[in-house]
Amino acid sequence: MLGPDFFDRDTLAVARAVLGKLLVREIDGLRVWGRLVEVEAYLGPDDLAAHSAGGRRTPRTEVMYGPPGHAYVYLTYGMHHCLNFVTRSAGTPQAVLVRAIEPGPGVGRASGPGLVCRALDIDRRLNGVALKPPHLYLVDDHAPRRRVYVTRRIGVESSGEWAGKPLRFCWDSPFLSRKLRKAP
DNA sequence: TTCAGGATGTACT
DNA sequence: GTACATCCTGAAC
Repeated sequence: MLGPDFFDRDTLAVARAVLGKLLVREIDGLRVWGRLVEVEAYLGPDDLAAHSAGGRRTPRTEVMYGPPGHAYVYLTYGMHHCLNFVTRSAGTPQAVLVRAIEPGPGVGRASGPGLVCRALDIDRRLNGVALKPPHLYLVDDHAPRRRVYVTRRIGVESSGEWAGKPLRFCWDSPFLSRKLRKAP
């Protein structure tokens, strides 16, 4: 299992390193999982696309200011939950957003942050929980590594120069939320 | 107290 | 490609 130390470092390094790891969710003792294939880094307080942009600190963003290795779960568009892993030491509000997983047995399609949460029954009850059993945690099953593709983030068009920064990390997979545009 | 808008997904043309 | 469901959050008032 990946412990707090894994998340207590540069957010870009964490974003790359979580690719291919298993995201495990336990619901009443039932264990389901998926393999992480698409994530984005949010580098507050400098990052204008982050909820913690400009050092914004509110009840919602509070978890990101806390210690690493915790879940930050929020609701967007009034209906979709999104899951993040809090990175960096307490006081530095950065996180990695989970955008897609390759679903394990019995898990529905999970291509897109809202679908990941729907497929694994993740909602704001899990906001702030530590990434360890018995609710939600990451496991390294030493899957064969794949090449990492880096692109701009999705859905942050209105964030000035931060909109175009290469902060989305993917493994090539049929389960990405958007197809990769590979160079010819 | 009010109100604009959002780290989205689905259906439909 | 565009429409829209649906409601919390944050900031202004």
